[in-house]
Amino acid sequence: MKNTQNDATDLSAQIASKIRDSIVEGRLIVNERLPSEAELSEQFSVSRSTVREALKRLAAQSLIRTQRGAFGGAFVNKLSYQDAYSQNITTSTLLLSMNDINIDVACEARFALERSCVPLACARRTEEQLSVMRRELHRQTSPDLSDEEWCASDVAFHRSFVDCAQNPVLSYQLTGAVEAMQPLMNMITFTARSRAKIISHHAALITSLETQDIPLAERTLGELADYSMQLAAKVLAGVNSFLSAVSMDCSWCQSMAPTFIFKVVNPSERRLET
Amino acid sequence: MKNTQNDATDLSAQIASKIRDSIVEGRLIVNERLPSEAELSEQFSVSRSTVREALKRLAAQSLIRTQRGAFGGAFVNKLSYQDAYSQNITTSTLLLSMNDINIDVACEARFALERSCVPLACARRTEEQLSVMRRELHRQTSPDLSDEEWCASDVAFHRSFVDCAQNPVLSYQLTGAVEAMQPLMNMITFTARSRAKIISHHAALITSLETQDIPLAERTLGELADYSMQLAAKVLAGVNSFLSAVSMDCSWCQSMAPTFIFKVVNPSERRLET
DNA sequence: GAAATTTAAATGTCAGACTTTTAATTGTCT
DNA sequence: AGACAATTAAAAGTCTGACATTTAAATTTC
Repeated sequence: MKNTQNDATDLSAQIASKIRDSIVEGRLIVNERLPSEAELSEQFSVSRSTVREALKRLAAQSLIRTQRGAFGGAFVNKLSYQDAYSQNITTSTLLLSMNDINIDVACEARFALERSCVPLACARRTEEQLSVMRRELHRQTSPDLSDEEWCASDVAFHRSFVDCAQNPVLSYQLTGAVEAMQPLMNMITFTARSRAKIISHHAALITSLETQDIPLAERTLGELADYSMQLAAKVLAGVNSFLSAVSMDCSWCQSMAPTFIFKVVNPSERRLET
Repeated sequence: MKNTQNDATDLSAQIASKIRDSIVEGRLIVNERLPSEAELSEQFSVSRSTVREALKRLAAQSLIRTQRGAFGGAFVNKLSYQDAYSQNITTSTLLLSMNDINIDVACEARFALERSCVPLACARRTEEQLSVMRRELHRQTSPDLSDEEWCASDVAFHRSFVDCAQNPVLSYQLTGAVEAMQPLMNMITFTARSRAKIISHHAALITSLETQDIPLAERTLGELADYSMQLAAKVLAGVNSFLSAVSMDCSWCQSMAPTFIFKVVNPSERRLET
């Protein structure tokens, strides 16, 4: 478990890798202060800029935090659940959006994972969490909810379901799966009819928690998965017929299709926001 | 979903955040080239060093890759499963080791997650995967396996089990959970007797896959979880009595205990490897 | 036409200066 | 003595400009 990065990379990556190993393997412990940038640049015999680039790499992974001023410096950061969540979500989202994952595979994974907390959730759900879920369910019945709002509520509902298991590690692992799914769900649940159907499943899910009915919960999740895949198949069929109808000599369109077909924007808008 | 980082942070973090948003939201697509460092420093009105620090942050998250030379530059990176795996593992491992997670919570989460792939694994397991699992099981019976080797084999076994579900998204999400557990398992499964017991559960798991016996698989995973927790409780009891016996005025020892009690090294060894 | 050379555009690295922040220290007043 | 203000020093943050290295395209040479 040494030297995560090989040589042949640039110095800042090598240095970052060494320090990272020191943290992961416990030679540097939480809240311990690293040597100052000047000292590190001496230790590693590189310039201060190179050290700084290495430290920025670590900061990007929330492995260290920095503090300015006297008695400041770089400190080993205690990775919070919040940091871990957002890293997990970013990674999962990009993994799904960049690897043109089959939507069925994604749905299958999502509901399989959610299924894993059914027994715990049924056993431990609190009244508070149930009321969160009821509130989201009620929001979802509002017909003037935008697609984005509807999906955000869907995510909140499922996160709350996961949280019912009262296991933070489980919640952490599932957060990525649930959140990363949002853009996909966004694509497939945009008709009133599909919303209504999903809402009825959500209601059943709440009931199963209330009555601690494990089989009902598992069955409902399975139905939700199946229905999601049906919707996806229907949408994809529409997309494919659209794609075969339009000219496909635009390489950008090709690379975006079919996953992001609904996100296509005017190419002139594709620039960095400064 | 804008401006992941607020102001009040340094420029390189702000710039990294803007570019990251552009990638996540699809304004920059895979393999697209970013402007050169010089151009970016003009666009954002900062120096080249600041831009470079921002780019290093993104590189640390595998969001971009850089290439030297003419027609080189920074390119939006297609996040591979491999990259996503290792990021997930690093994050999960640190989360567990830094937040003195209750070991029961961790075990519970791990086996709940593995349980989620039981139906799929039973339905789809291939002969190839079964033979991997049998091979690892056989390795585990060798009494001269070191603790590290034994745990590595344990991880390989469980990863293979997860892979039986033939769902890459599921495998990705579970990788973190299984791998991050390794140090914990390392702490608790070091006697011959506990190894033997775990081996028998592993054998049952293989049988359940061979015969596609879902209830047996679920039951076995539950027993494995229970047994892990029993072992952990026994070990922790020993650790606690040890801790109460030694002087606790060393803040470093306190911060390491009890999770890393087996990792305690001579303080003189706690330095960066240069 | 193929091989060798040149060239230009990038990133990678370095050195040094200056700015800003921050906490400890020191000094002053009541 | 204690509270408040000014000083100071250490450290990260930023900028500038230079040079090294890499790389692919363009050019030259044979």
